Amino acid sequence: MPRKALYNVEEVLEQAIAVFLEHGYHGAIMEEIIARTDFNRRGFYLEFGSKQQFLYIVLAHYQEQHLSKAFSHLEHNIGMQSIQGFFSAYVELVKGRGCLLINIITELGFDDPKIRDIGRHYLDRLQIDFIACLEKAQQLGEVRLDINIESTGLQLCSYVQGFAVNGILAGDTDELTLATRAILGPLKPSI
Amino acid sequence: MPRKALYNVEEVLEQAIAVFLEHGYHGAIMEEIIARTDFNRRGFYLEFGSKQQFLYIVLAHYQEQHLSKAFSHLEHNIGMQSIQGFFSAYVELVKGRGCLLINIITELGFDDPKIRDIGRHYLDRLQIDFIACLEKAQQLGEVRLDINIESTGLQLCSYVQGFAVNGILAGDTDELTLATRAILGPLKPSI
DNA sequence: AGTTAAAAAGAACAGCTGTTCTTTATAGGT
DNA sequence: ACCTATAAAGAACAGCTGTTCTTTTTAACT
Repeated sequence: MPRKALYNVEEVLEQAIAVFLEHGYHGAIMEEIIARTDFNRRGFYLEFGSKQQFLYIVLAHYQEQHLSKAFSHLEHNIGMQSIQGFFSAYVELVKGRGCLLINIITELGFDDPKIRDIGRHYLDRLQIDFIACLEKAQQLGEVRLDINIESTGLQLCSYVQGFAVNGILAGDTDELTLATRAILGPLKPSI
Repeated sequence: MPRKALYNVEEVLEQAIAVFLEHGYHGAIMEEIIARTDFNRRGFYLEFGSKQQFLYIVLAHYQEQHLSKAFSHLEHNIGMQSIQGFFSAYVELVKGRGCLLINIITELGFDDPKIRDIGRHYLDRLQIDFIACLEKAQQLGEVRLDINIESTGLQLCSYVQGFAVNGILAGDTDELTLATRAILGPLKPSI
């Protein structure tokens, strides 16, 4: 009996990521979101409830579909190669765009405790994963023995944030790729 | 003849920094800005023109009055101590608040070329200053000779961005201070 | 003390934003 | 072929936001 929906939730969420990346949360207006997602207004509110709830769903989708592709390198831990894989995937993700999660944290983190929680979990996971990879890499002799694993994990974590900001400023040059080499190079053993 | 103004532009700008830090640019509404700055509406628009122009002025003030206090450590270059001075000043600035400049870049960087320019200049300056301090520190024997100055400068630059994000998430714990030690420690010579 | 130019207070306004409601079209079951 | 339940399209709306206008107050000069 019912008519079949024409919209595809996956595609809607993908488009929404682009809109929120360009204008932020408050800067993105429903008019543009609805137009660019090829959705219709009523369907939108039946499906998602409100702009704020929609943001949470888009953010979850961004973590599952985009960030997790970078994370999977780390979590499928084979040492230094995993860290390199993470950075090249992350650079590809944020190049000329920035990171949606970081942008939303800096815009709404103060006001929205839920966003703050998401941010904290994200950073914790990142640091834990880096540490595991560094331990493995050290066992494999891919990393100097005299570095402190915990400190280095924290450092790598900071780089990720630096890249998220630089992704917006740098356009799509190779700056970030060069920076990755500058960062990971010094970890290697002397010879 | 004229009545003397009661408001103090300095104080207005200070309060505005707080409001923009809490809610971002689009999230901050004129109603709250005017109420919390003890300003009056008409005076506000005569003095600043519009919300957007006001943002630029607040941002300039933030750079001159707050960020530059941290930068002055670097630019009054006496080696490693300057870098440490910078980080402790910066941590104090962003602890529990984040960095206004970084927040505005992530919120508006894509849409507003002027903000993007300000961001690029800021990062360039930061990197150049770090490099100068590292060179000096190396001359003074405060830093290992086998580190690459340019890479390390870039790394320190990334930490700063990491701190800006963490400042929002970490509340006002000592996390950032501990992280600074973890980062600067490994630069020291072995003995 | 009177005058006056500018400041303070806040009412008013136009346009925008998130949300809801109404109407029209259409795919699927009978 | 005819219902019918739901999707699509977009008009409508209430409340908010940035900005301007009007009125009232007040400090300084004559």
